[in-house]
Amino acid sequence: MAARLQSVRGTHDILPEEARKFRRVVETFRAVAERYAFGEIATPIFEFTEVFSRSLGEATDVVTKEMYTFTDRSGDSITLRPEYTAGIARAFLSNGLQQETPCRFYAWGPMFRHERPQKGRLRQFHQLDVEIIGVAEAQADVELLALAYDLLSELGVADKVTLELNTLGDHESRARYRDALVKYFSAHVSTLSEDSRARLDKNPLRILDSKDAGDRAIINNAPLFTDYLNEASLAFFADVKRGLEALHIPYKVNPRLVRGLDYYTHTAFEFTTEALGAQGTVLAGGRYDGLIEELGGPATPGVGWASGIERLSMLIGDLEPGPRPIAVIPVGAATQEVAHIIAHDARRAGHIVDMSYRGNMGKRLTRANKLRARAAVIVGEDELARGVIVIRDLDAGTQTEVPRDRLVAALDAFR
RNA sequence: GCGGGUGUAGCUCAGUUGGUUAGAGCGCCAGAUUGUGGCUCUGGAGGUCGCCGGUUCGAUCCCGGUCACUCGCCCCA
Repeated sequence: MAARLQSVRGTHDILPEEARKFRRVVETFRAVAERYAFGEIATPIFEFTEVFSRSLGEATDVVTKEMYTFTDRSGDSITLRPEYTAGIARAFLSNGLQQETPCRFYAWGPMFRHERPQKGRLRQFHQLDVEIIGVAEAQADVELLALAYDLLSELGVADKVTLELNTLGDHESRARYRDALVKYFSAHVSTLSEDSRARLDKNPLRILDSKDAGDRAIINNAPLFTDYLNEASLAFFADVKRGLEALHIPYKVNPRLVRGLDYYTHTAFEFTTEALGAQGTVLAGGRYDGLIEELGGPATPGVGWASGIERLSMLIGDLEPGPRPIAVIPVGAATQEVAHIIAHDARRAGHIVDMSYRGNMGKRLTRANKLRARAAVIVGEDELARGVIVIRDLDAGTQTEVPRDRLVAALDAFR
């Protein structure tokens, strides 16, 4: 039976050129996170299904229609992780890290959501993630935002994104506001759009962000969140804003910015861009003070964000070309072994060396050219008999002979 | 999950108002130049016209379904 020779919908292969951009994103992230004294954590790409369904909220889209869930051979329900935070919170509890708070983690890896693919939206995609667990103070939110801003700056995309900021208040404020919204929108239910009517049950805050023109008119007169925030919530939000201003991190308060996942409280933020079509969010996160308790642990505050590596890669544009190799070209069967030794020595000396496997010199030079080789080391029988090797400068088109024992040193000129 | 668009060579795309041998550029291979690349010239290979079915004497073209990509919605990184 012939296999279907295509990758599964919404998945794709990362070829070397794309992989360089991917790696640039991850390496920059790593460097910045380490500078903020975060430690790397790697959690499994699958968890027991309850880890996600319990923490994300049973009614959320992610849980109800987007998870890759299967029963394994032991009969357990397993889910490929659709996001990072739940798994990291679980790891925090599993490993007894309550003793060691605050914990500052960074991580990156694949995520899985069964959604309809679009540009910047895949079924297997990759995220960067940072979390601070065990800090209730707003400084943690500010530090995380600063980390994000540094990352985006170092990737050269800070000028393409806007930090949108909002607060969802603490549980009490949010619950009161939610009730007020439900009451208000229920009075207008007949004129609400179909989508928003569904949101009234599932996530009434979402209605505020509706794109429907009819909804907009109703929303304009809806109760304001600021009127329902208690003093503690207002103070917390003020601290976050003041902290950002002290660090000169530009932001825009967006009162319509809300969250689909249940566990968020207080700070919610997104770095958005116009450059990616409908998938404008490049990095997003917030505070989740209720999550760990929801999972069955002690009440523990947390903040974090995640960022889509593929989306960042699309934003950073083309990379400058990488380092250029040196091509080692044996001429004649008798020179094969010497050529291999030369390549080996040059590599051990830190040179990037390509050796093709077949073809005459013309073919091998053509290949060297395609690889953007800086120089070719041509190992010929005649020269070998005289104890010399030819180095050809592929940019200048000139070549010189150097004694065999000084070859590797001579290559330093072509680094 | 819902709605629109697209699918022809490795890549980017022409084309056929249904007719017998489907084209270009780039790329690839070979030769001019058998121990010297890039440039040039000459030649060549490469296609189930996404897949399955229907209509038709005949379908790459029309119709239906399906798969994939893409744009928007929902939601989200």
